Amino acid sequence: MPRGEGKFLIKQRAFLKLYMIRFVEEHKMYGMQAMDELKASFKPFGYEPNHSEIYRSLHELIDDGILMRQKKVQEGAKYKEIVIYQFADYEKAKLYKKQVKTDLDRSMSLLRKALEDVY
Amino acid sequence: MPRGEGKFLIKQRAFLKLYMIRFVEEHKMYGMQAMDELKASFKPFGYEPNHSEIYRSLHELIDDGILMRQKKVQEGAKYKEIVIYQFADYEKAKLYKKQVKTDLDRSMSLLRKALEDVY
DNA sequence: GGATGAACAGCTTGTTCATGG
DNA sequence: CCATGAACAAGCTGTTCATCC
Repeated sequence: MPRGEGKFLIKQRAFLKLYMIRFVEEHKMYGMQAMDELKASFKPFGYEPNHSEIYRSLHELIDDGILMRQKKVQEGAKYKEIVIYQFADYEKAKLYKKQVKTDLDRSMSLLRKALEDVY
Repeated sequence: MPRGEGKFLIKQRAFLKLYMIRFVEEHKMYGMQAMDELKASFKPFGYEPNHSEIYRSLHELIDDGILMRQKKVQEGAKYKEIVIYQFADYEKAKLYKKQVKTDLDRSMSLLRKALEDVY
């Protein structure tokens, strides 16, 4: 998806998809919980993803053929239903991670260059 | 302008405004020339800003009270007219640079954290 | 009532068109 | 022609509304 020509920094969507893959690798997360963890983790950096972007990231990974829904589970409390994911194609997941790494490195270079050029 | 809450990476607009300020400090650029220099400079990083974003950045700096138009100049060839800028308020410019630096550092931290977390 | 998902709205950016010398 | 600028369109993200158990 990183199409390489003319684009600026990596998009939030790709950034979150990366973390969603990581969470599924650790098979311990569902959407809201992932969001809470990310919010807590990134709050010191002034970034707090919202629930819509989390879900859009998960859905897009399904469309990409990388994830699939595993099941809906009742958990503890009476009215609570969650969605669990597993890999539909782990090779694709690894490939995607590799692509995103390239884009992360590229983005870091852009920012670093600006800091060097201007300050 | 960095409002700090919930936001992801620095925006292209702010990034370019920073470079526009730098070009005016070096008092040697007009819009298209700035664009060409940036395109050449960032092409190895897969980023090539387009002319609209350049002009929007310059205009926004005027709206911010940081730059002002200096003059229109005929340069060399018969049908070529360019716009030159100077600072309207250099203290504001320095303040803006400081704010953008904060946002650049913050953005770097986000990316670095992702690279550490996932790879 | 907590989780998921869709609909809607706003902002940011890219593409195309217009003007002027 | 070339630089500038505006208009228009597309894309991405945030906010709000709906549903389900």
